[in-house]
Amino acid sequence: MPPAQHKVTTLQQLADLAGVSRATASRALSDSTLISDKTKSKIRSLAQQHNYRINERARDFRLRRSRVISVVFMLDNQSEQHMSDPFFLEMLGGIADSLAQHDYDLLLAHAPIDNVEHLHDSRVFRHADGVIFIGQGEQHERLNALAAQGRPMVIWGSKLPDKQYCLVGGENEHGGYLAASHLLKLGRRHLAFCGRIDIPEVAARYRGYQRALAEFGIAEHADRVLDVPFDMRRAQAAFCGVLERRVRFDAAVCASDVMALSAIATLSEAGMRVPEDIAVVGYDDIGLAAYSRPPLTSVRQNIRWAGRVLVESVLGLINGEQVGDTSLASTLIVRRSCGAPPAPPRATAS
Amino acid sequence: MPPAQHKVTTLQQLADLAGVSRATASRALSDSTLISDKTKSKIRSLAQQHNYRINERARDFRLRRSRVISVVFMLDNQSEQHMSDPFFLEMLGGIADSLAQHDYDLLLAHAPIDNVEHLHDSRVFRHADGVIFIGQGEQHERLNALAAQGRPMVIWGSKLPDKQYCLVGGENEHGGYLAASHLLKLGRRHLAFCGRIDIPEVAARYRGYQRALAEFGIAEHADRVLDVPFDMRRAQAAFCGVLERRVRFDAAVCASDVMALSAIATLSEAGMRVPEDIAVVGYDDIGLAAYSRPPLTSVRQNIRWAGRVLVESVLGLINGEQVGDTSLASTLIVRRSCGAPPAPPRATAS
DNA sequence: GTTGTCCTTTCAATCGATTGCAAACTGAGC
DNA sequence: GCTCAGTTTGCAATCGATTGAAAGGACAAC
Repeated sequence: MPPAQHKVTTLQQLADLAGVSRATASRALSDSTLISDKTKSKIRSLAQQHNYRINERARDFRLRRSRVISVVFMLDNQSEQHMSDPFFLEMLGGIADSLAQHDYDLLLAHAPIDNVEHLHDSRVFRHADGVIFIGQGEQHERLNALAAQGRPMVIWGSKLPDKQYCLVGGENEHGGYLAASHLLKLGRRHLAFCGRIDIPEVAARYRGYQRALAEFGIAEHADRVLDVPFDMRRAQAAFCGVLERRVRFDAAVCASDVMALSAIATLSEAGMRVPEDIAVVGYDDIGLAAYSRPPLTSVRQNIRWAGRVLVESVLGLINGEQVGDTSLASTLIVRRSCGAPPAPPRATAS
Repeated sequence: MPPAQHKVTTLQQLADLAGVSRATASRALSDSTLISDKTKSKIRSLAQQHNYRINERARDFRLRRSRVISVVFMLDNQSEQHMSDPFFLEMLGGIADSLAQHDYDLLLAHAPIDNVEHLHDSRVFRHADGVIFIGQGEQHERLNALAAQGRPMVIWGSKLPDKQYCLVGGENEHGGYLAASHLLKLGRRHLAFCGRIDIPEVAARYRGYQRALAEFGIAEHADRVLDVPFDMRRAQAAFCGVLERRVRFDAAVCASDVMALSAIATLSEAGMRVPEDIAVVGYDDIGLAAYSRPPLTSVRQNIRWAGRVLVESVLGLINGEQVGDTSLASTLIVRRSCGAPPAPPRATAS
């Protein structure tokens, strides 16, 4: 029966209870070799009995660390509602899980950021041991400058020349290629691309798209490149514009599923049939993609794994390790929105 | 020209620079009345010049607080991918914004939680000054027990008898009523309800649904109540089952948009026309609702405002204030999925 | 010159841990 | 009994701030 004394909350109290000094108690709990097994087990069991838990904040303070990683979503400062993309939530979930496994906390920053260098002495950096950026936005140089200051940071994005920071990213070029060549193989010849090419990841997808076109000997049309940020309304507006201008196209590669779903809605609203008249391919394979009408063909990236890699990379940097870049595979998930044959009914939960 | 000495990082260094004691510097920066204006401004400008920033972790440690709020998503431990619902991201965004405004950090916990009482001495509570729970799950009693321990905590959910905790929630009963009565007004007579009634929020929506049916003098069919968690696949399976069993219905009220979108997909896959044969209403009005085919009618709650209220409530509790419950309005957004007349084209960004 | 008052400033303890170094203990060997 | 080496343990400084109590300084009145 544990004595029901006043609650043991500090190391000093535990030490007093064991009749040793604070130093000994500290060492016993951290399994130092300096402490004899007898003392160690005595202190350990006492700690257990009294349900003592170390004050991690105090320890972190002493050790001059925070065990917090900031996650910054590089939102476009033009499109506000960007953050509602399920892709982000999936990514955040993966990161949060991994961090929890390593006993780290997560600090979320998602306000639009016009200049990442300003983050340098903001809470994002001050309160965290490291930072994960989701997306490069259009701030490649500034990210370089930040990284040059030696802060542990990892970026989810696409490889750029002169990159100084640690990068984790999908095979965007390959993904774009997969999407376009799939449409081309199905016989489509007038492809459109929808996405903001200023964003490095999108640019890479676009390069893959171009490569596929070239392989099929098809010339590009500037008309058919829609400069649209990750935003449903903008995508809608862009497709409305294209239709109004009577640009001819029979397929579209979109830089995200949310964009693609918006496109499908807009096109069918305008009387086009998807995929018969216009086939659409998205990117990310969000959960809803399978449940759209028609179900959306999409390029899948393993986002949860991406989250894990991001976390492990930034923790590696914190520990002073040399951390290289990582590239994650992209695969095409074929569904009907691109004119593929209907899939068999999905297995349902038993 | 500021002297480019070694960087000023501690209060002691700043104090030395100003030729005063650490105590004076501390008081000057926190605008204590004990300090003369002359000294105050001297120290202030020196701090500015040398770009001194207080170590907030140290201060928080001294003041025995963390300036962190935990956000716990009460995921169903049965359905795993629950977290991908855009509703959560919207909520999280609102909370994160509000917390940032108050200079608080956010700690995210989203692993499925089988027993919230176990959180009591987990990092969720130990590392945070307060906790926000999103949803009650089926753990009303345990939440009561936790709240009884005096931890500052606020729950997003629905009012239950014997509730001991501080609650913020939508008008779920009213929302359910709005959804059902709208369908009834459009002439539908065979309504179905889709959602897990064990979840308090869903139960309230169901009560509103029942009230609407009663007002129209329509009897309920147990057949037409689908017990489905917030999960796309389960929703699909449930609707498949209903169709197989040839249950007759011409409209469905779903407990979330994600569920509704899954339902629409499943129904049209099975050859039903939406909304002609079966009208569907969702809940939450997520961004994609407007871009589904047909666009989804839904009950909207102001999630971002909800986030703000949650934050302000929990901060109030932390400050020892008496904080009451809050109820947020629900409004029906009518789109074509329920058989309403087609909406005029949405305004597009200029 | 002394005293008293009021306004400033400093002293030093404190929050709860970690850790280098010194001190104490243990036991073997002589 | 003494020395010495090898283990264990304790002392005290430290991380970077806040704050109650005490000290210091300026000035007026006697």
